[in-house]
Amino acid sequence: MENLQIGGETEQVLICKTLWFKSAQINRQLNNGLSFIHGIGLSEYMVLDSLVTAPRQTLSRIDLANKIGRTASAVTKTLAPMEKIGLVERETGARDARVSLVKLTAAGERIHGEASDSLAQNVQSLLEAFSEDESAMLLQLLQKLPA
Amino acid sequence: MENLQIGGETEQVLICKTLWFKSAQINRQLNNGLSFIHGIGLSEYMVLDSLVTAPRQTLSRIDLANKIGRTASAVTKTLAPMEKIGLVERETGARDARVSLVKLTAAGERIHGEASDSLAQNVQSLLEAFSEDESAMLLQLLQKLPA
DNA sequence: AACTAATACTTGAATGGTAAAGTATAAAGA
DNA sequence: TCTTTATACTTTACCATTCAAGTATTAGTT
Repeated sequence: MENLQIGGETEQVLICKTLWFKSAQINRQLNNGLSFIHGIGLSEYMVLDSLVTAPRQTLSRIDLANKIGRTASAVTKTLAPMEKIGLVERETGARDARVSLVKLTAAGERIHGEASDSLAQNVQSLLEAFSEDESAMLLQLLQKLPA
Repeated sequence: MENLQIGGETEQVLICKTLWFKSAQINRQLNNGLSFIHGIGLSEYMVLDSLVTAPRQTLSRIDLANKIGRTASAVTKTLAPMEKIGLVERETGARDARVSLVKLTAAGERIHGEASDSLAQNVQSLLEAFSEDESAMLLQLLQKLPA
């Protein structure tokens, strides 16, 4: 009983340690793959990815921050070089002068498409040891983690 | 069939996106918990944690890097302030003049003990939605991820 | 013994993230 | 209407990490 709880605790701590370890490895690998070929990192990809499916391919910076799970500050800094190279453009919000909207450009959409392909390839080779069932289970469990 | 493969790919990509999203949240939360109370971050904790269980509580920097899944460069930089505040100490390797060993100090061991307690607590509240079975399954799947 | 190659770091420049404080605008309550 | 409070950013200073290049030392080959 005591054993169970202690076992449970340490197992949960182990989950976090493993998460910390593995996510860094995987991020690094995917990042390298993306930046080498397409000149964007994972976070820039995630920004594009959020915009593609957004209505009018436009989001406020706050919405974007929530979508990618980073702070508004991070969004500001990630977006700056992306504007400069024309992957997204700024569009001031009509109704609310506080919000500045981020809109996907044609160039951004193209890069997103290309990057998606090579990302899918990299991911597939990364996760080739996983069966369909395991993938499904892992995804489900990851999604259950607290935001 | 085609559907299966495409479904598989996008599911795997979704795994990576979710991993990217959630691991950042969890890292941030655990980091805040640790640094607020104990003045160390997750990576410093992981260094201490690797040393506690090491023979003679001593490791080379390369071994340490492998244990925590970071580059040698990261280890060098993480260790510098830890030496300064006396959590670890440097010990030049006898047989091989290239290696510089890292040894846990008494202070380091104490901090590790205290930090382990509050970490366990934070982790538990973070993962309270997970059953024993789910935790076990998640851990197993995470460990299967490529290093 | 002398090269060559590999290993164990360290350093420097850059990236990507945070938290905290600041600014401007909007919304809500007296 | 005025004041307060909340929201949407931006900026600053910092931390964690990477890659690439540099140094020192050891191991392997001729």
